[in-house]
Amino acid sequence: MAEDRRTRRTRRALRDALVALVMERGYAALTVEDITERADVARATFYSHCRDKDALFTRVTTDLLQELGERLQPLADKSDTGFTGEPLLALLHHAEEERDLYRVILRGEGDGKPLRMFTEEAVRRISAVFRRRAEQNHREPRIDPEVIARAWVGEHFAVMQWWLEGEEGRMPAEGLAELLLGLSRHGRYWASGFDPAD
Amino acid sequence: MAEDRRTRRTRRALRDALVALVMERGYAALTVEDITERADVARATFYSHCRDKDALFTRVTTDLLQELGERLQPLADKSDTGFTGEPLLALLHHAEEERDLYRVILRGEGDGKPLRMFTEEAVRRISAVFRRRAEQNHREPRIDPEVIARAWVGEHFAVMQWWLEGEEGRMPAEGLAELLLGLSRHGRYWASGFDPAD
DNA sequence: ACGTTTCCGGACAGGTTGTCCATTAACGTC
DNA sequence: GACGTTAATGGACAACCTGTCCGGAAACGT
Repeated sequence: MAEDRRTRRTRRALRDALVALVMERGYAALTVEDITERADVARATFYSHCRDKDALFTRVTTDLLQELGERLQPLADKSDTGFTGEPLLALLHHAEEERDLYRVILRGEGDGKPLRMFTEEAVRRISAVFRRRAEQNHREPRIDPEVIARAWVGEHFAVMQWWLEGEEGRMPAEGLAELLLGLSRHGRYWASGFDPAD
Repeated sequence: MAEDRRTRRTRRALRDALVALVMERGYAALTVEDITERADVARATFYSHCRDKDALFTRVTTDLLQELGERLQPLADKSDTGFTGEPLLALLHHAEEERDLYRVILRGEGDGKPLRMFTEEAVRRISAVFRRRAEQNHREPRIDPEVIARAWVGEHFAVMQWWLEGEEGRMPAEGLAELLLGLSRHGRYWASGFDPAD
């Protein structure tokens, strides 16, 4: 009684149509009719599923975020490394699988809410990691963990976006993970190959 | 003959109205009439200045970007530090003065184009710095300068956004510049106060 | 004071939104 | 396999927003 096959089908179709069309024409240019047409669904049906375009995008994003969360859960449980190493790799693999959707979100399409949802969730997780670690080591953070987390997320999302917008398969997820880890650990002067002195 | 006072006045009014209204209700919710009403301008007048809402926002952003460029120019000429130190501080001060507009842009409001314009311009400047420095030092960058630049911009914009969204005057621009410099130079493990070992 | 440019306000067609409803088709269940 | 329930359909609706046009009024620079 909870899951009607028809419901799943149209939800799926709407999701796919949305992603495909945003990739083609950009979110702002889309009409509800464009979406329903591509999805082969009546316009009235759309409104029985979502209040509007934004609501659809939000729902799609929520689903994606939850799926990601389910993958991260077991990793977070068994390790204390937070978001480096395995969890980071899991994120990158997920992004690889849902490439277009991640692209669309990272571009800030929609009213920006999808990206904000992703960002806030990431900041929550990452700042928790930095906080927990500081406690374990009994050291005072030089900088507020939330700020560090926002820096982390900003940097990682920017690089991920560059990665996803580039040629597919140009760089394996493992390579990118290493790159990001190096950046995080040693800073950007290290990355560029010259001295922190100046 | 190039500058009619009326033109300047309405352009200004439209700009202010746009920024104020986006802060209040968000870009997507705005009508052209909302803007003209707030600006005390006839709707027809709006269209004699801009094609549409997006065009107005784009123009406002372009102006801001140019103003910033003019401030950065003399600094870039006299120093070789690229975007750290004085230029970074100039950016932060500019953001402080045009606080709401920067906020609106960094949030990714509009169709995301304003933020993209800002980002791309920043990436151009920063990657040039990293490239130039690598040449001077005759060292091979460990990571592609463009990627480093994107990381730089992602991190800095994220932290700037946090800064601008927070209580005004909570942290002086100088303090933020130091924070960002530390993050750039030493990485985030340094910032959080524990060992790069893991 | 004069010719020019901008602003005004009102009107226009065209497109989009969100809602409604009666009808048809697909579904899960027994 | 038949039955009651639930979802999808197509069409119609008012409300709104968009972008464009115009003649007349007002402000501008010289």
